Amino acid sequence: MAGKKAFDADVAVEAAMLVFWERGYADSSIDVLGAAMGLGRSSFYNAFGDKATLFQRCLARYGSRYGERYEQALGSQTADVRAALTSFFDVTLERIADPDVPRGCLVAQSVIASPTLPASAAAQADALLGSQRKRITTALLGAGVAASTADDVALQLAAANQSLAVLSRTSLSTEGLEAVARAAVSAAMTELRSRRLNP
Amino acid sequence: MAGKKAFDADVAVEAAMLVFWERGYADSSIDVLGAAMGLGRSSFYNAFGDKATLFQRCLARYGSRYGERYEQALGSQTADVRAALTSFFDVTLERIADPDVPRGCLVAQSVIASPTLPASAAAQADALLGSQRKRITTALLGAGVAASTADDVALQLAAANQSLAVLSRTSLSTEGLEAVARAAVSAAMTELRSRRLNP
DNA sequence: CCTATCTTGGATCGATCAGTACAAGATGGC
DNA sequence: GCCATCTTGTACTGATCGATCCAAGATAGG
Repeated sequence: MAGKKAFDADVAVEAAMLVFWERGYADSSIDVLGAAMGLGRSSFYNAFGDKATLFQRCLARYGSRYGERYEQALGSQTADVRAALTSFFDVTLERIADPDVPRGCLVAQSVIASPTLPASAAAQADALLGSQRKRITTALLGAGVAASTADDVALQLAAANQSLAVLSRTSLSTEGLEAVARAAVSAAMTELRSRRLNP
Repeated sequence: MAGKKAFDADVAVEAAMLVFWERGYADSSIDVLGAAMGLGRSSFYNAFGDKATLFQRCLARYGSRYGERYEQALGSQTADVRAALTSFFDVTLERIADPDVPRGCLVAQSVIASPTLPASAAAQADALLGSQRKRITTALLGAGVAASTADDVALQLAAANQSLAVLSRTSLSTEGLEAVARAAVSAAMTELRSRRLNP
């Protein structure tokens, strides 16, 4: 026992995030979460309130962690749209290939489970998907793409990115996932080119 | 009480399918399933064995029900690939718009939940996604598309279709969903055209 | 050193989980 | 009409769920 916290809240939330990501909200019990976080029940509830609250913290962590990476990928090559979009999908592909982290996507998983999620968590997941779309739109606008075109193309790209969340939990090979990403970039480039010629 | 079954197994499985589809495997308790199916616990276990077995029957039902519709959509206009692919996505869009049925897709949802699903159910969901891809490939081959092109394009289309499963549980509008489908068809047509010119 | 405050382990709560036991009752073959 | 067989309602099992309680013990301020 103790009088000073015997754990790092950041490390604990990270561990919980991985559990939710792997198993989903419903299948992540307090016991499993606590074990992964290295916490007893008292410490768990004392520090994080309840399961739903912790889940939302994990969602936020996931959103800002990967949101930053996506943002950086899109922003690093403003002159070359194709390269920027390729980098964008590389964030997803590298996350899927990372053995230290589950496959799939916590946001996509949460959106799909939203009918049985606490309402505020479902709303948060929905908002995170919206942010993702907006990130792409902003990047396209920054590259001089017309607003309506940027909106449409960003939606396609966000959709393709979500499809990877599903496909990464199937028996589809890594090459298959890469092919889906590559084709999405190519389709976006074709669309951008076509709309510039026929606005 | 009775000596003859007081329910129609087909109707009961249909009701269970809708519950699993809406709530996912983990969040569908025997109580909720039984209530939807109009069954007491005894009848439930007597007729369907256990939850996992029933779930696999529901997966199979879902797969054959919509599999047939996709097959029909793809096969109805063999002369016009664009029309066939548009019909294909219409099956999904109409399902999403159908108020009698949940949004999302039982297969996509199950694939995402596969780490915590009974292994055989996870394998079944994976196989159903494979069948879906194969259906599209076959249709493209029937339209004279080269084998490797058909494989690649079918994967893109299956991926886009899965993205709709995620997006249909977000706040994205119906028009947004339709736009995703339309763009996927256009991208596929562009790819087919490009590969015919540069095989 | 003393005490107010905080953290922790462990017991415990009522609810719900999947699944079983069993007796009551209805049916069909004879 | 009789009896073996099947179905059903209800009660129940042990396990697990999320969450709370409380006492033990550690810390920090004075």
